[in-house]
Amino acid sequence: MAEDAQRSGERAKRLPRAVREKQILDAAVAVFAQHGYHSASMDEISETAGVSKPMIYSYLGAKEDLFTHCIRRESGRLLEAVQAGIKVDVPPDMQLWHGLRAFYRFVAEHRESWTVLHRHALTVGGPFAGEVNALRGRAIDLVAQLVVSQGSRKGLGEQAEFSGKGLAAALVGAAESLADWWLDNSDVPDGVLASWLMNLIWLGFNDLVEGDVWRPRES
Amino acid sequence: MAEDAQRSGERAKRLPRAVREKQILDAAVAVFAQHGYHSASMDEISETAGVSKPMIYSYLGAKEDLFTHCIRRESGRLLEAVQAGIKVDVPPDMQLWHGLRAFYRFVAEHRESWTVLHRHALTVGGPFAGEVNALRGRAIDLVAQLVVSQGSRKGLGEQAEFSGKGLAAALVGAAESLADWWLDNSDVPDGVLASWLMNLIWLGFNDLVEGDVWRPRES
Amino acid sequence: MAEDAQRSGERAKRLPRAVREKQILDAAVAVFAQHGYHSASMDEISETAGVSKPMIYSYLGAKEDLFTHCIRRESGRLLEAVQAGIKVDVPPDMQLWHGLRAFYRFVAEHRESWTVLHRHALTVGGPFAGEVNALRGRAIDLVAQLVVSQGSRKGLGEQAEFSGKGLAAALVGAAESLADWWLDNSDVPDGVLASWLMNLIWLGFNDLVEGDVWRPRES
Amino acid sequence: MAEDAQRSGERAKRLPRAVREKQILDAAVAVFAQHGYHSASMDEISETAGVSKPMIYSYLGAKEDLFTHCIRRESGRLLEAVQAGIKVDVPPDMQLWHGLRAFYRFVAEHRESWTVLHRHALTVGGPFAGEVNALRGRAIDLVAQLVVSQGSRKGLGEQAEFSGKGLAAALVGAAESLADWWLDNSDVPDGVLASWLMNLIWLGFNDLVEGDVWRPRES
DNA sequence: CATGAATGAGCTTTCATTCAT
DNA sequence: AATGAATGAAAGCTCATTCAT
Repeated sequence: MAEDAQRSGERAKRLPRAVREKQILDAAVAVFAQHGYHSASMDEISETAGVSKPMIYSYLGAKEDLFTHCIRRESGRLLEAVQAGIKVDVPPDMQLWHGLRAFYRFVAEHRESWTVLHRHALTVGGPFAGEVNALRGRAIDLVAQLVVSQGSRKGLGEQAEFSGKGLAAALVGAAESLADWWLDNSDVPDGVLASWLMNLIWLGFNDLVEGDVWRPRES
Repeated sequence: MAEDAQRSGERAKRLPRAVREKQILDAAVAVFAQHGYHSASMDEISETAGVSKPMIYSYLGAKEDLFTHCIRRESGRLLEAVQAGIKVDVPPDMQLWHGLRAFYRFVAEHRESWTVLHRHALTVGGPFAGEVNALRGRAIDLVAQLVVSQGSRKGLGEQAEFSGKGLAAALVGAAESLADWWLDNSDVPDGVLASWLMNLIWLGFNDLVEGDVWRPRES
Repeated sequence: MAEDAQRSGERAKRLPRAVREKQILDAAVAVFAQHGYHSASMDEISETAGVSKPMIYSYLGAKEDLFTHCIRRESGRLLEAVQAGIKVDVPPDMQLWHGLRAFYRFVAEHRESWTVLHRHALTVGGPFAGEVNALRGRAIDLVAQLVVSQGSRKGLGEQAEFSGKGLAAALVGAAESLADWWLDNSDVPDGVLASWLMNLIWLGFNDLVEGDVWRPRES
Repeated sequence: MAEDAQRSGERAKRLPRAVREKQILDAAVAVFAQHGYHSASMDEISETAGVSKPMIYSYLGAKEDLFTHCIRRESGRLLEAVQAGIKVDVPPDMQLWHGLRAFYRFVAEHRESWTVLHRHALTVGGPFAGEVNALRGRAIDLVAQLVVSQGSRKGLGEQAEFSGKGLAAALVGAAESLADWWLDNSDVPDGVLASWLMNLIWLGFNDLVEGDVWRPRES
């Protein structure tokens, strides 16, 4: 309900379009996150936003368009956050490390965004999955690049055991699932989460149980 | 017309209850898989099942109950399939290997079941996620046990870098995501899929790029 | 409200589909006639029919389909009535005479049908005008045939003053407009109406004012 | 920016009221002609006019009033055009002839006006039909006068076969319908159209097929 | 004068659910 | 046992209309 929105019943103050659009999108993300695309009702969104339904339709279009706008905004934010967190000119493992931390920080601070993107956008038929899968695709490509660059340095070819794309997909999936798991087990700090993944992925169980542990060096 | 018994329009044959229930559940799983919970309509389910709507309500209850029944049946099947695939009295890594292969075989042979369980049940608010998460929980526990048994053998305590539950969650998540990815990239055989995961998880990138590769021994 | 329809609020008696369809169509024609296509509301139609809205949608489809059904039924009735009224094997002028009388009798007895067909169906954009214009086209063709057969007997060619189609269109238009005018001046009997038109069309003002008058002979 | 006066976005030039009203009415007629009264939206009218909606309300009132204004203006124009075309002090048939030509010329040059008046105004319930029927009434009276003057000269009384009003209504209806038909068959010149009607009405089929043809004399 | 911002009210349509046969 | 017939309730969307600047 933003900051109390408008006292219900009264005609809303006149505000510039950009402000209203933000209010609406915020409300929409919240409602979509809570109920999912289908069960979310335009009525609830409009109430939450403190704005009448016609404004929503006039500014952001029908329900589908509104959802698309939400997805675009949130995936943009996520992408920015991760890219801002990654440092270039550091070894691949450190890049991964920083990316993961940024990702988990984002999820922690924007639970609703993540819920909409991961839990809801992917399951609704239609053009929505496409948007999110594009984002996911970028993540996978990024990781795949890291992996392959490592792999090719050592002369690994195209064996069954090694497929950059496949491994990257698995890694990204693991990160996503862990984020999901985190939503219901939020007492773990984000650094630890990233740390688990790094160890799992970089060293594997085998080395791990040997006491061999990956740790971030420098910054 | 009097003694013909089976006439009058298209009145369905009197069938034992168990058979009808199966027809209905099969249809429901198919329709839910295709449209998702909310967009699936009782009408379509009844048509697909070749059974009138009142029968559905009388046998399996309202839409929610019906969905719950679907989830229970399919998660039971998945669990059975995986448990049947696992061999006891083999080393932990081989247990994981067999479990993964059984899992992917199930997904390949029952795409609809998997779709309902993974894509749809988790995103609908309500008691459904609980059902599936229980299943997922059992999988995580199972994996965690393997991991922890390895870990404790080597004296690893509760350090930040090592949490059986967390790692298991990540692994299970990776396996699920890879299954999802597989639905749209089905040209990879299930053995290879399992192989990727094993290498990723057991050895990690680091060993992998050293040319060190995990391979199933014996059966 | 048909014959009191159902006492409002009570669940309607179970009736065979055909009966309900008729009720609905009757109500729809009445409501469309009164308000026109756009202003007619499905709510009013359903109330008038004594049937809930979902039945309308299930039996006759959406508003457009419903309107189409109305038009088809009514134009079919009009066509039948006129065709039943025309006698073959009588001179052309007598055919016209009988056709006109049948037409006006129909309009008198089915004011609503005529209103829907003439006043409303023609002005709504979409496929509706097509349906009615097809009917009108048949009427024009029929008249044109009469006219042309007369004309060609006398050796009239294609002069500017004589175009079967054009004249027939004018005649049909005159008949329609007179019907419309009649709706608001209903004290004239239908025979007289037809008589006016016959005189106007067959003899023209010129002969008329000479005292020359057309009159129906025999049957 | 302060003294620039005409700035800030797209704020329309301050224009005298009469000009604005014309802009609005022109747009309204165009939009009403295209979509009909109900489907025309105030939004589209305001966009077409290049004027904001509040101006429309302030200058010309609500939708109904606006439509009334349209009808008044256009029917006035039509009336003027026809009256200007008629010559006094010529025989009745020539008066009719000139009136018809003027009418068809107007329709040709103002298709939208005619569409609004004939196709739309008549079918909307409410006060609109009244406006147009008043116009039509004047046309009918005018024609009736011609007819009756002819008739009474010859001593025709009030017989069933002869009613000035009825005949005039039929004639006017025929002219209108022919105009409508013309909208979709515009390759016929207006003179020919008028010529058809004159022949039909003045001479009738009977004389026509005898080779007797009405032709305009002098101017 | 002129308008962007705002909404109440209403419409069509659909769906899960139940009754009567 | 089995179903066609029936509906309450709600959702998405649009429109004519007005207020505040």
